[in-house]
Amino acid sequence: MKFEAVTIKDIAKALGLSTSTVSRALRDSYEISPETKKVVLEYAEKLNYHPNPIALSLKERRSRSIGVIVCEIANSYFSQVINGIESIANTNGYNVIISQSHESAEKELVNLQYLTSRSVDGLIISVSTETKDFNYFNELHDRGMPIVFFDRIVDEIQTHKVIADNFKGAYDATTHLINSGYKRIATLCNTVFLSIGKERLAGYQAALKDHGLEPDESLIRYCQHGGMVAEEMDQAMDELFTLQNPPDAIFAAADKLTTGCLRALRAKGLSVPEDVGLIGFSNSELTELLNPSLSVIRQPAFEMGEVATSLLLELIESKRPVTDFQSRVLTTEMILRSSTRMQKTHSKPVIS
Amino acid sequence: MKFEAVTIKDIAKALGLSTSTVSRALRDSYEISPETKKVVLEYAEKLNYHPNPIALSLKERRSRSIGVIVCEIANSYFSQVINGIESIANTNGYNVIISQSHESAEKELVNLQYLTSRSVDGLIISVSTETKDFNYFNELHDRGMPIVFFDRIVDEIQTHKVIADNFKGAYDATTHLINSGYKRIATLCNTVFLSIGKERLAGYQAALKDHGLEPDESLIRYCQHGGMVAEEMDQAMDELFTLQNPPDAIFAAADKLTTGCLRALRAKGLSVPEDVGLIGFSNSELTELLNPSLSVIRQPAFEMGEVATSLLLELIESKRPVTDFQSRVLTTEMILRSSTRMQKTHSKPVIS
DNA sequence: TATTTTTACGCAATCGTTCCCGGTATCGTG
DNA sequence: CACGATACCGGGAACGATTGCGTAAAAATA
Repeated sequence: MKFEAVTIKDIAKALGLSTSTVSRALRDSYEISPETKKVVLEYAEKLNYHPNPIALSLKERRSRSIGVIVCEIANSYFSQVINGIESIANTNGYNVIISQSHESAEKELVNLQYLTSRSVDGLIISVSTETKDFNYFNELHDRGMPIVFFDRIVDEIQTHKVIADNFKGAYDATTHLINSGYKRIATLCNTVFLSIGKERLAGYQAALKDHGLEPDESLIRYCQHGGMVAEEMDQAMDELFTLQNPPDAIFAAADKLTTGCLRALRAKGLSVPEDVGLIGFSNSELTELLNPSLSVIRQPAFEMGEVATSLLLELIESKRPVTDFQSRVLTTEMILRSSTRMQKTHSKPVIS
Repeated sequence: MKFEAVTIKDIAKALGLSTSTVSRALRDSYEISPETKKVVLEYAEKLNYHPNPIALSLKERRSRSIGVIVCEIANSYFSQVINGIESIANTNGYNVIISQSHESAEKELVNLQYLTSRSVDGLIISVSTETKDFNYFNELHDRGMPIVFFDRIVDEIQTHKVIADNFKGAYDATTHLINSGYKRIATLCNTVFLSIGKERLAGYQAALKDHGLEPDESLIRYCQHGGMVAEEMDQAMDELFTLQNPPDAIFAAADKLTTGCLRALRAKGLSVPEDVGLIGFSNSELTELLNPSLSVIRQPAFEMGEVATSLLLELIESKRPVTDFQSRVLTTEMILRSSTRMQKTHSKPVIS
């Protein structure tokens, strides 16, 4: 099956004009007489003519499309970011090609090569948790491909970056747990090879320190796959709760870790917030409806998408090489609900 | 900034060959000597040459990209479908351009025009709840654009369609509520202008009839916006629970309606499943963790995406016009949890 | 009337690739 | 030795659109 669109040549032939004249008429050039313009415009309108974007891309050496790589769109945070990206991109005549790494460095590289071979004009990337080798990003960037990192950024590459205030978010969450009366606060976090892992861990540690709590390495559990693999989380939770001195609260440093943590706690028969307090990063709309309703740190995801895209379009449309790169940090929001509401009496209530 | 890729012309010039020879060498033509091939291939490899897909698209009059229109990717069901679409598309060398209608017919049309003007080779569409006018779809389809509808299909257009067994899903859910002892079963459903609305409503009604329950129009509430607008849902729930004879169970016919319904019930202080039983269509991963854990009808979303894409690629790559269109119906899965577990004693327990 | 200026349009190159024609060697065969 | 076959490679058109340049006719000027 072929979907044949009407071309400038069709119009030219039908009207007995040259393609140049038609092209100029459509672009309202001063070199074309008003009568000719009128005829061409009306005929084009009648045939529902639209310039072939592929031909334009070839001529102008730009595709007017941007590539996005995230670990997965099913994650609320990323789908919200993508909404922000689309809103800015579409109003500027760009389209968005989304691809998912599913936290695999290998798939990320494939997607990266695929997107660049499809000649996108720029990239918006949140790296996978596995990614340790930034050579390809670097090479691409050096060759002039505009790139903006967000969320999981890479320090080694000098370009625009957009992140939430991960340190503050983690610091606030941990402080809230402390203020609620919890004493042994554990954290489930991403690998420190990931920027968000590092920053959120630092916020957690700083909060403990500032409030006079002893840091305890055994209370820090890393999830290499960021919660994508259930076994990994279960193991981390098992380790935590077979300690002689198990935690009485958990700060989960990422969306999937937060809900995964709740899942594990329920599987263990531990009740929240009585046995264990729980707070974590999450952008899910459903956290309010969970059992118990979750206290969360929420990132301004939509806005992050908007900012990242604006910065990328600046990069793309800049006439001369940009050397002055920005790192935008947007503030997180803490929403307090039942999962951190410690009871005075530490009795074990009935699990509903 | 410009990202300059190496072209066939660069290779030809560097090697003192013509572009035709280089092109043929790269495509392993029999007309080229093994030595020349070797030289060209090695040089191309060294320079990391990749054929310009835009030039190819222009030449071959196909973009090797497919457009997807859904109401929103933040919806678990759709993000899972998209995963299915991507898996098939990518392995076949197609890329996927996703756009969201946000349940607006106007935005849907804009996206449609945008995607076709970007010359996608085909479209996978789940129509918005607002869409009443199918002229543009029809016109596109008549002009030879391959289209596959899924989930929310349109009867007026003869093409491949992929849906879940909505009737059976709704029938099973309603039957389960009846078997659990609920007597006055209400439904929150989409507009019947939507195929899923019609089919699921029919399943609900058939189940009532088959089990000897009187149909009651006042127990059927339509949400025009499919749960996107909170006020609409709240109003529907208000109407339901100000009835002299309010419902004791609800079947929610869509993802957002199901969680929205739970939200509204909790706001009203009604406990589930004691005061009101609840089951609904949902593909969210979190329904198990909700308060209470939700009984749901789950659609094989990933598989639906796969099937839709396979059918679309068939359409695209078919040499001659296809007239034999398929409608694939995949079975739903019912997952029973606490929200439909009616207590023997109808006492009001403490809300946790 | 002769010349210059303006108006309005066409020709052809270009983007990167493929492919239909050619063409020129080299070899084998009669 | 002559001719055809084969192997190997280049020229150029095409895909759809833009654009610099050339130029005819018409209008304005001398």
